Amino acid sequence: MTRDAPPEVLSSRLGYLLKHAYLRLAEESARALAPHGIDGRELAVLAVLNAHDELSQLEVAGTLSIDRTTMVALVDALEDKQLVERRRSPHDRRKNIVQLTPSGRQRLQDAELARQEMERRFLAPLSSTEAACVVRALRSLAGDPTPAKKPDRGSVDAAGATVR
Amino acid sequence: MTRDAPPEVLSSRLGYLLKHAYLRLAEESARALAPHGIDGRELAVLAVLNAHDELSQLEVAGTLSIDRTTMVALVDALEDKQLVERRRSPHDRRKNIVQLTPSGRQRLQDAELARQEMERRFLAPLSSTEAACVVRALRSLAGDPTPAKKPDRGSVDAAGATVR
DNA sequence: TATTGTTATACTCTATAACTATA
DNA sequence: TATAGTTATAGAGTATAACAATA
Repeated sequence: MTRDAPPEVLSSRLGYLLKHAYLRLAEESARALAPHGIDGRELAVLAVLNAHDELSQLEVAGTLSIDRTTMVALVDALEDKQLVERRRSPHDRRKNIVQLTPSGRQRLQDAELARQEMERRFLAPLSSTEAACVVRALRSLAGDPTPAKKPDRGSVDAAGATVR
Repeated sequence: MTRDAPPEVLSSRLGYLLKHAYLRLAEESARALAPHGIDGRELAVLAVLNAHDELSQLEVAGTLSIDRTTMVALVDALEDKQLVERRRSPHDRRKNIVQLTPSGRQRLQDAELARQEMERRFLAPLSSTEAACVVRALRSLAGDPTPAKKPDRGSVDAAGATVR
């Protein structure tokens, strides 16, 4: 069962468009990152660790809206690949400070390049005006909503791409 | 744990933006459709049935990229709500023709209005130029990709919105 | 033999609850 | 008592495999 072009009743639905655009990007992201041995969510963790110092597992989880129990397995995986290291915080021995290893920093750089390249390809069918517009529009659509009632499980997962 | 504004490292990532825009829309879609007793995927099924005649379960499933085993439960649910009816095709007794009931047709109309209203609200933060641009851009980004290797499980689920 | 619908089963992903060690 | 990390468990959602009826 190969994928057909979107049937007419659906191609006018914003939900259909957003979902399938996202799925396509996730697919491309997975393909682009596979050679680097990480997925989009792991890359996001590396990027967050690179951007801030001395983050605990819980802080990283909060930043990415990932559950703390999920974060355990994520950090396990990254530690197995020797891209990050856990160490106890001397100030609060309950906390695990997660740090990039030199190898992790290198991997981050390489994978970020692949991600940017992937994103460029993804946006290639658009004119530069359209590309700029869609990014700007998505920024305001993705921003935090009216004070959500439920915590909501919106996370990061297999996707990522800096925008120029 | 309430949702914070997107941290800087993430707000420049297309994957993050697409995913969270989609999640927000799915949330709004669920809220808008709840009073009508259906979800976005069920609405999509009703819309497809309304647009074409004499569709079998498998054909509906194919149109929406939904697995045929998933479609069974979906049609079960819609039949329980008396919005659709199954009947054996006289031409091929293996096939279940799925038909809208009058009640289903009415529900479709009401829910479509709610969905359009929801979508209007969702796009409200954008200028009309931006809104038009983002829709046009998403159309080309969501279109079928290079002949996919794997069938891919991209489906429809909780979202939907006609675009003017 | 292939196709449609169906059921039962397995798998993936994530959340929930309970435990420990620290504070 | 509350918090960070961990583990085990459960749940939602979907795919896979097998089967009956029909072609």
